[in-house]
Amino acid sequence: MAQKQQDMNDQLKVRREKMQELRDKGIDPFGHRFDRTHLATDLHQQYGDLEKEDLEEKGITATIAGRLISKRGKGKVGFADLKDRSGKMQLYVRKDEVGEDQYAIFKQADLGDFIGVSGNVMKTDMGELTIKVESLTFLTKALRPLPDKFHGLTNVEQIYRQRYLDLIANDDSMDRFKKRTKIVSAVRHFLDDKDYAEVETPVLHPQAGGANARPFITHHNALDIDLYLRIALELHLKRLIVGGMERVYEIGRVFRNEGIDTRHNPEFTMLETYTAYFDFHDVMDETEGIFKAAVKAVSDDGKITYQGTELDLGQDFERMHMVDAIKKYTGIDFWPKMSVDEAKKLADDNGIHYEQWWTVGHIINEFFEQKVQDKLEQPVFIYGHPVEISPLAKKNPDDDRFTDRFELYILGNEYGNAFTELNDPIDQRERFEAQVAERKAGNDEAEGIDEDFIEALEYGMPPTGGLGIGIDRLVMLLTDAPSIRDVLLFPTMRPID
RNA sequence: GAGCCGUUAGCUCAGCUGGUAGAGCAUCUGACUUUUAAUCAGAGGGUCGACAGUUCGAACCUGUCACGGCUCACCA
Repeated sequence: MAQKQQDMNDQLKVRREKMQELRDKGIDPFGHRFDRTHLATDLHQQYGDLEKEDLEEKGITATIAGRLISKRGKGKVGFADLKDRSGKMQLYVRKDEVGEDQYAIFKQADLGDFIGVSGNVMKTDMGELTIKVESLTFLTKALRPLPDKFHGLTNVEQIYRQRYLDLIANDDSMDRFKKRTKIVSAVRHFLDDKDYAEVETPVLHPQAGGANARPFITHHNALDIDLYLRIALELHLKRLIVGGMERVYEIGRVFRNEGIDTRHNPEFTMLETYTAYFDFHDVMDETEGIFKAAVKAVSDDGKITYQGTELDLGQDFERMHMVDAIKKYTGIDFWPKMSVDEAKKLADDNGIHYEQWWTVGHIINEFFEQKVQDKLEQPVFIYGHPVEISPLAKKNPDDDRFTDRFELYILGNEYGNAFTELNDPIDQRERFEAQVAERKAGNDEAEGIDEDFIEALEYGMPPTGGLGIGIDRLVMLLTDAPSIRDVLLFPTMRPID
């Protein structure tokens, strides 16, 4: 504590002194409940268009509260801006109006303090809607100064670590997070309207499955077992389809123990939906509906700009088989059946790197990722992924090398992953076993066998279409955010000590 | 994990070839009764990310470390 005192700079000292002065005057520097009649935006909407004289005649009074974000003193009169969750309102404080004591409190107030005011709604000579303060209530003292009122907060590290400062100082950041809320809400409404049930399934799993990813491991003391933080929602939601819920979705946090960069955070939010009696074509329609509903939350005409590229999410999304896409962009045709050696030769000839344990499907996928993916700009559904990389998808009935699976690509990035779900428990067991074999062959992100899930399938899961969408990346796209950290209120950071 | 860049006052940033630290906002004192990044006059405020080294002398040069950013690799 003594150490802390020494560390205090002039700003912190002055504000603590002012806090004590308030106490000496009998004012609680960390005040109490306060009734407002309006938000700042209410006043602008209701009275912003009225003329100065009309307002005067009407004699409207209002009570608002918020954080003091700027102050312009002029001797016995002062102006200030108060900010609440809706926006800003200018205050006009006159000594002859509020009296000696309250004017002193106003003069002493620092940027960052919270106050409540009552007074007449008026317009200044400059035409700005303003509250002419009649009484002022001190609500909360800020003991630390706010970031620069003009430049805002630009220190990226501080923006992420102290998001509250970013939200106070940078309006566009606040707007982006409000948009995130609207987008998620729009997605919920879309699904709720189609009679989907929103559910919550366990985050702690005895075994991590439903995706290829390294999990976080934790320990339960009472049971004395290791548990994994979920890497996907998939396997529990499908159990609910077995249970007869028919249409379910979950918007939930998943955790993957992998690197951090502009597109990856160790914890992120996934939407997964499962619909009984759908196949992947129906899920494409559903996905398109979700995207169009989400875009509507931020753009009226379905057009957005992401990092300089214009995108039209209002149009019909293109649909293309993965093998056709490879053919279109490279001229190489993977439709004819070929041996692993033939595929590897094609890879060698085209500078495609592969692991020894790979089979034809892995190589096809690699061709797509290396040669095609980056070229996809406008929204396109790529479908028909090889069975080797799709352990949970149903095989295509006409060609069992491929699955009834699709991914949605926009600007070279994947925004959704979906398939006709595998509901054959015997096939499912074989796919899990193939994954176990992959793990032994060197893929340390392959899944294990989830016996409990297979048992559920044995009771019968109706034909089902499933979908996964990374909500954070969707929000990035729709808010033109270059980094996933810009759409996460509190991104994962290394602790400082 | 690799490469590049950054870290200076509460915030935003300057700081030349190495000579001992500056501005704007914020803060303090004073003036000012319709201001708009209010203005004017004055004042205070720094472990230059940390540690070590080179040097008569280091914010600046060298090394190590910490934290962050970008790119690549890995990864949905």
